[in-house]
Amino acid sequence: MKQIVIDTVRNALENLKEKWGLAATPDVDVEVPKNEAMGDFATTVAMGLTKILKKPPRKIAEEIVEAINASIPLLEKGGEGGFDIFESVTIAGPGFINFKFRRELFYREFEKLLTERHSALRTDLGKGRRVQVEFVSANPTGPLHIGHGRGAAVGNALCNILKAAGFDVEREFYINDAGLQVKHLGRSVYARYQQLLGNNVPFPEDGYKGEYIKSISDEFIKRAGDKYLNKTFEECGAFFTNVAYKKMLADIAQDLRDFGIVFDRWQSEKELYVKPEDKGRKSEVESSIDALADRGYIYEKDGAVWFKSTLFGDDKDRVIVKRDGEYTYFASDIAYHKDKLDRGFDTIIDIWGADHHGYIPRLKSVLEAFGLPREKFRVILIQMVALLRHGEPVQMSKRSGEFVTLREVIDEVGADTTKFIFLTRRADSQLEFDIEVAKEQSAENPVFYVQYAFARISSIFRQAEERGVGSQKSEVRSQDISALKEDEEISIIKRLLQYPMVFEGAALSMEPHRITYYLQELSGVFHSYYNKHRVISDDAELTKARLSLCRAVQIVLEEGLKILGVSAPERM
RNA sequence: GCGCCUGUAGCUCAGUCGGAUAGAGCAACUGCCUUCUAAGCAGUGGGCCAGGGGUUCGAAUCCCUUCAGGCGCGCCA
Repeated sequence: MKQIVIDTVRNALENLKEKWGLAATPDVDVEVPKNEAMGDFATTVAMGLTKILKKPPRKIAEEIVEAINASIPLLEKGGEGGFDIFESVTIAGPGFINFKFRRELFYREFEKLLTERHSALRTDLGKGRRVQVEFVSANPTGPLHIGHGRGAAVGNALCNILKAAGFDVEREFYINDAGLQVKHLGRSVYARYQQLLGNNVPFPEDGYKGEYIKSISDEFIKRAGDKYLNKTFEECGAFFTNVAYKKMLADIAQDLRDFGIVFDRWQSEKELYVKPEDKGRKSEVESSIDALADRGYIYEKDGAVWFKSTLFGDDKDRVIVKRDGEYTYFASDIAYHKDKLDRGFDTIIDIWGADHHGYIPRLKSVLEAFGLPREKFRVILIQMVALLRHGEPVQMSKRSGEFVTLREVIDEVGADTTKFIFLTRRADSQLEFDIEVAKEQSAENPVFYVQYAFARISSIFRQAEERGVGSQKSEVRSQDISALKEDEEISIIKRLLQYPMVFEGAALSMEPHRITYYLQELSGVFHSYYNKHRVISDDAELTKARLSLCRAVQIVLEEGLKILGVSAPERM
């Protein structure tokens, strides 16, 4: 429908172009007015042309409207049905041109929604292009916390959006299993193990002190008894480290599954360092550095190996191999992102905690050095989550072991509510998450508001089937739809037909929260309608029509909730 | 010191590419259940869009600056 307006205006401008002496047709910008009474769509193109044409905007608008009126019959002939498309095309305010569609057009589009269902709601923006989204990627050294949960919820919703928009999406979790951190984990578990068996070794300075360390140690005892008692960390540390982080990783995967999020692929950092069996072959880290060197972006200085990231806008060059011969963390990141390119992704999206924002320029540099156009790499930063309980901040220190895990929040608040709250905020604004508020307000919680609308409709259909007046599977008939004449009904239909635009906006801007807000608005107009009008009545035709309306709302709610990763319950 | 993010109603937050009278939820107050789910609806009040300057037909939105909060700025991961 938006396209109809754009085409109409563009067509008019095309005709006016010569008269105005313009070289090119100006871009047409169409929006939905804030106030529904103003019209269904509006364009500000007349105001934008004041400077070039040196005429008052309203005068320009008049000329455009005249041209539109002259061209409408053409549209009618062009297969838009046997009726005029517009109820009115008017000028308002400083020079807005407002468009009101004829009701028949809404009916036609509405019928399309009912017959095509979910496929009518999606636009193919991706055309099968491959997108890789890396998110969460938490260190496997402790349980997931609430911040990871936010990243998981946003990443998951974004993937759902992109998939619905026709992209071939891969969800990936990058495992930081190579660095010092997992070693600290191993040391911590080793120390607890010894202590639990009475060998009072000192707990490592950089160790993890959480309860979970103790429970992993307990498992070691259960499985291996005192086999490693009094052995040094040098003797058995690799074993402890290995088993411990794998256990952590398994827990993380389980937490994510319980949060409703499943990854397609888990990439180990350590594997990037593995040299293949056959001699002469190099690890991915080595060959990725070679590839940069081949392009002339590598140099040595002060005994270290550097990447010339300043060539691509970074404020300083970055070390890849330290003076002591060890690789920096950045080295494996180079290998990893090169690997993403080699796997043939068209677009690469990384979702990071906002505290990593300083890494964006250097990774952009890497991908650009390997030839990926700037706009094909996108980092979405997830701002910090301040966890509260009764308005009081909850301490979140991994080292001290004092923190609330994602698992605890899911168990206490619920996965749906938790996800929904994360998705009602823009990713780049900090957010307060008060566990008690999320829980206690459960009756007033926005997620229930939306789910309730869905459940209510399900209930109406149960009722309808009981009385034999209709069901969810009923065929839609055009003559039924025209019984929908109430203002609220037209209003709901319009709102439903706006979904594809909201969805497209969310996909292009990569902002899932737009869908969350839309669903709340749609639920709002439905609840209001429900209270004012009865769906099932003695009027059989009207009942059928209203059931169709309910069905359509249900389809859109289901689609939106599915994208957010939130359930759509039939009963509440 | 430099860089990034944020500052909108009492609280938590939306606000599309610069557009019309700046919105929602919570909290407060007033009403609505013998009829499809009251986890709902109808209504009332609530604003120097942090402050100041600029750009223009037009600014919460863009630019500059000040203030406030958060996060970064290693041959750490």
